[in-house]
Amino acid sequence: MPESTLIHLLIRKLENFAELTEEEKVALHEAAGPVRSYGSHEDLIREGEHAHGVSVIVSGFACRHKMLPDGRRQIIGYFLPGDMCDARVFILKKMDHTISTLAPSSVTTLPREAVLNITSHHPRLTRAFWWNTLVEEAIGRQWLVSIGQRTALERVAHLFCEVYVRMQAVGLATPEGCELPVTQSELADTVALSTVHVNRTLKELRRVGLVSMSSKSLVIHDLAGLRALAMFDPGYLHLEGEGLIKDRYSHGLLKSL
Amino acid sequence: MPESTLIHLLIRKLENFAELTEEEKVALHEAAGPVRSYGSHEDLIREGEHAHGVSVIVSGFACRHKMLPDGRRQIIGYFLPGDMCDARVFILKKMDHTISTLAPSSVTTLPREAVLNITSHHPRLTRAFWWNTLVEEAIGRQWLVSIGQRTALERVAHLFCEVYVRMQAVGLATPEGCELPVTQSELADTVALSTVHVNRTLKELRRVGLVSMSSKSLVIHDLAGLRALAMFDPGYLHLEGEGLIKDRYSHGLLKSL
DNA sequence: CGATGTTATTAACCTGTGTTAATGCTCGGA
DNA sequence: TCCGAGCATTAACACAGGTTAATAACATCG
Repeated sequence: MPESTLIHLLIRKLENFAELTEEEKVALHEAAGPVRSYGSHEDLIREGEHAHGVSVIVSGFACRHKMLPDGRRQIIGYFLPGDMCDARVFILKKMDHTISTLAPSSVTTLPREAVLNITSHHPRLTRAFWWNTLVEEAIGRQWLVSIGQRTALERVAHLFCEVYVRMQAVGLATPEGCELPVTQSELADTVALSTVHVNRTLKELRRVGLVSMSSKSLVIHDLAGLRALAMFDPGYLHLEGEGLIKDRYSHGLLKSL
Repeated sequence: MPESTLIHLLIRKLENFAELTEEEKVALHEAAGPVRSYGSHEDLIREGEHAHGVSVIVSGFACRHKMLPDGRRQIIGYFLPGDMCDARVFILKKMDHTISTLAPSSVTTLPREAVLNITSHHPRLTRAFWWNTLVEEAIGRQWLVSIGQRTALERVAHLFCEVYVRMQAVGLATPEGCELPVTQSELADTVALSTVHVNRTLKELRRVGLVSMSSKSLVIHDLAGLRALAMFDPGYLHLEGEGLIKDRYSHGLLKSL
């Protein structure tokens, strides 16, 4: 299996849960449809529509977001390269939120039939999909806590920690930092602050020597300090290979669910 | 099948997704373990622990919540009578949040084996479980939008609309209102406001004649007005029986996942 | 039925973040 | 090379909501 293919990063991410066999990797590769390229602020799928497959971000950056009738917007999740959006889409009639790119992105789609095929023939892969879903939910809960309880500074710091660790998990981070192709106003919609206050907050993070953002990327100067400020505990990302432990509990459930 | 048994309300709720056969209902009833009674602020399961089954709230009121190291707390979800907490618990090693009662509650547990049995023999029931999970997630996304973008007044109003509709879905609401056995300080931790400001906000909602809270219950004076103020659109609760439509898409996936 | 703790209410004051608006950057396109 | 449009940055000011603290209303329980 070549080291760099379309869904190389997805595989890399899933392997944070459990190692995949050659056969499973092949199955994933075969599932991938053609790649589509999107520009910088295009919708992959809109609120109210019905999804027809599972999209995988090959490269770029995307998000889920919801808008209130009067235009206020909240970004409720980021999609990094290797992320899937999303496996549960088959059951509910309509999307209750919109998914859009935040940067030029390549996206491949695992068609519905391919996903069905994988989930009926590859229980371990299925379990990895499920794990991925659960991690996504855990991230959502963290965002709720952040927005509800953390100060502006902590909130931005926490988001940066999360993005950095998630980028690491797919090998897209260096010790110095990682890409974060997002404008300040998009950051504002993410952490529920005004654009102006995001700017002030970034300035402060720079001043105290923790992180800085330049030309759409994150430069980490003091990861330990950033973590401490954010009270960041990466446990919720479940990145320490729980596959083996899981096996004992989930085999039957996953096969049948 | 008797009209009022332990998991009567769970069944009632699941039937918002699709009607269940007599056989499926029996299977659910047989799955239910003994009832446990909890007092008012007891933990059902704590962050870091591993869950051993699916708990169903028979009566009472509970919540998921997370605490920051310094004591700030965010409630990230409510469990009403009939709610399950929660079906996905089998896969991840540890809970990333705590579940506690907010009022005296009776809780029954579907043991792991019983859930496995149901999910392997009753695909439609399985699908209903899944639907339930997806609705829970959609609720989480709404809370994120609320806390991120809505004002205090809108936030509280939106929460009240949601609770009222969810209580209706299990037959626990009257045209006048429903129970909401939660203190103002717990409300504060829910909507991410201070206790004092929750009090101010309730006063204002009372003053304009929309809702009032007295002795742990919600008295709705003007539902239309409340909805309008909150910009509440119940669509995300997916309560209009999507079962039939779903069947076409999800059968294979659900059987195998 | 009073003692005690919890919850609700209110007032006065404070602050973190929002708003508005002006200025300056940066980068892709003609 | 210059233009234009979106971004970033900053300052001045406004306000929603937080904090503190005091009191009042309820429960619960001997």
